[in-house]
Amino acid sequence: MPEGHTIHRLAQDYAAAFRGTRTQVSSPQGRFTAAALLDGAELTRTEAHGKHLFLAFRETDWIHIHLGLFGKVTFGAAPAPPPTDTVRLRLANPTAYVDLRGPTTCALITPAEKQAIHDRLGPDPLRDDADPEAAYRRISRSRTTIAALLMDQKVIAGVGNVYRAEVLFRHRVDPYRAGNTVTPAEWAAIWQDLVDLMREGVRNNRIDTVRPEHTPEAMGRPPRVDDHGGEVYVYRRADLPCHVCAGEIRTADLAARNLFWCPTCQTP
DNA sequence: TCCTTATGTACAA
DNA sequence: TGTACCTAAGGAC
Repeated sequence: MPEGHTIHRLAQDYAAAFRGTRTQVSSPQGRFTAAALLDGAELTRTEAHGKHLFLAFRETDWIHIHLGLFGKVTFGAAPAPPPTDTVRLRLANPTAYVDLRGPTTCALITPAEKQAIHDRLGPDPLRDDADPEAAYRRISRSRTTIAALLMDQKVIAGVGNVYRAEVLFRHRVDPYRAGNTVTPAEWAAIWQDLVDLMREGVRNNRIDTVRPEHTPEAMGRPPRVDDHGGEVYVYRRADLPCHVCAGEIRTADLAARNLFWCPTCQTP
């Protein structure tokens, strides 16, 4: 479930289980060849920026992890079971273990390489150092659709396909509007909403976007949690009735990703 | 058992 | 714009 909230939650969870402890580092699958260099070192810090996760050993040895579409992380209590052959990275100490499978990236990087990653990412609603104006400067000058801009990690870091669809619905913004038609007030509201929604996502480790007045209980419909684990307005609800207007939710391809929106509630 | 699908990104043409 | 890549679950047969 890798959008930004997942990665920030993982940074917290890795730190809670391993920070300050000498940690066994291994790559049962064998593709993270730097594991041997880190084995037995102390995990000192963890950090997230957008969908990128960073784990520090001995202050300056950083593991850079990106889950991509398929990456998954599993935590458990010691003793760790024998790893399966798809485990790219296992950390273990006397009390806990964690397995990483299927990431796009798992590599040992230098502080300079880490800085280069931060430099190419846009502001992250979950980071204290985020500057929403930096995102708006790019959005307000672009003829690209707001739906595509929200997915561009150089513009804003951490928003994925679920938050993209949901935040546009919550602000009644048509996904095909060009970035340069989004007003400063609209952007301020969207940004603040992302901060709130994604913080809640970190807390609960899932995405919920439905306002209290539109919950199943409030609307007299049966409670239902969508496949991805949260209650949402439009994501993966194609052809189902809109929670607000009862019209059909639509879906389309946009830049090779599935877009979902309500054509009635989200007006051009 | 095979096929499809997925909350992502990078690179080639 | 298309394609490659990493994994696992669910559904069709």
